[in-house]
Amino acid sequence: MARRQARYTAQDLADDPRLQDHSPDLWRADLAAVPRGLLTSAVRCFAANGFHATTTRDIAEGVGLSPAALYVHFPSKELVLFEIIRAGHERVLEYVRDPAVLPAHGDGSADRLRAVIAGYTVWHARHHVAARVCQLELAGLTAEHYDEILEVRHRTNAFFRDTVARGVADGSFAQVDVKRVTRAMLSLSIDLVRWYRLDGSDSPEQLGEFYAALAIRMVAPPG
Amino acid sequence: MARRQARYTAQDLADDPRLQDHSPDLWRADLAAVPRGLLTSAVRCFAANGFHATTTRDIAEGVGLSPAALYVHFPSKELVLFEIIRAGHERVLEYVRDPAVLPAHGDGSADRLRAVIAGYTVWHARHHVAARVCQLELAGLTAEHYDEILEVRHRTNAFFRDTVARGVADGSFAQVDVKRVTRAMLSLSIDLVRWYRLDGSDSPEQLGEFYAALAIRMVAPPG
DNA sequence: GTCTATACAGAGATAGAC
DNA sequence: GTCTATCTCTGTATAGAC
Repeated sequence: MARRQARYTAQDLADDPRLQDHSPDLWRADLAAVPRGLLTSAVRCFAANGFHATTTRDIAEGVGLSPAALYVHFPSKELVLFEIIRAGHERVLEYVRDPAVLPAHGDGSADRLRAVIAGYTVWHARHHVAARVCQLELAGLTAEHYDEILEVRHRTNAFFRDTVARGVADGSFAQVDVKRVTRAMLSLSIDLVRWYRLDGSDSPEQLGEFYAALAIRMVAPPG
Repeated sequence: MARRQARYTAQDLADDPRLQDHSPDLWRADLAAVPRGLLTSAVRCFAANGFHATTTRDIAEGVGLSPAALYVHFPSKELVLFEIIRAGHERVLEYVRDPAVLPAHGDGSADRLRAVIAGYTVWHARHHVAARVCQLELAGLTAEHYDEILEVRHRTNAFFRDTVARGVADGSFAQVDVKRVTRAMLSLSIDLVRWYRLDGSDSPEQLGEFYAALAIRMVAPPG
């Protein structure tokens, strides 16, 4: 995902197979087409080149507008970044909390862990371009916006820690260090934003199953 | 590690406990004190704020020099980044290949895997500030420099894949998907650059042992 | 080798017409 | 809401003195 030439045009980025994902799904439904397009363009630019290396001209060109047009829809470049990161953080938490993500069969701690780890992985894979921005461009936020995002991250981490802790408490899992093990599980899903591509050999669902199985191995009781 | 205020002074960064690591050890021995100091300062700046958000003034202030002084020792800001990333990539590969990293007792596939995963993790933890730059600031490189780094990364990945493949071949490990499993193991060590700090609850060695144990669980044969 | 001063380019954001 | 034109600031890199 690193820059491979001096400057990519907006069309280069839109066509790059490494930058295809489902990020257009992320934006609020009440948002008009143009701001949605700007957010989607910004996701690609920020993911490919980073927040600071992206110009407002780059973002606007991605939807065929002049740089000034961006400021009709967003007050600043930083707020474009914040909208992206906020949407991503809220959506992934909604997604893993959604009962539909839980497995139809089975209700034990292991099934539940499998389901939420697979879900977290699937979400990051499907939205890997936006997720890359969410995970790696936090330094572009103002201190206030960063704190707001951190609060959502803490809730997300707590959700997964609770899922692991429940399995340890009911004897389904080994007596693992919950904090460390949970961090390791989430690391796998988060780190895929560095390398994942939708046209690669793993579908989001396959990778989700694979990482869910590794998570189960991390907490497997002896014997 | 995201920016928490509008601008940090060089002193703020040098004192920040989150930015303490062993990166001053990384530079070539034939390098004079001033360029070494500049590289160390640049590591802190790039890690805290990103390559593009860092100015040559920031880097120079970190060693009490004027911005122009940097250009006596490096031809461009990009080359400062390249030196850092190249050093990091070469050093970590040397480190895990070093027989001294291998465990004194035992010579089987499992002991070998444990040793190299622990080593890779320890290196990333000890040098987590520099490693953060190595892993997350690749987009700042020119295309030529990026390709050079990619070559080292491929050799590193091959080294770990071979280690896993050997254990699968000799029956020490389960019949796992070598490429996927190896990628997952490395993800754990790489992802620590986002959150690790030397004054936290895990020493580099403790984290290395922990991730080595998880790696073994990932390839544990049935039964 | 380091400094002060500055050339030059690029980028965020705004003004005002349509 | 979009455009062209531009203001203004910042940042990389250089010139030239010491």
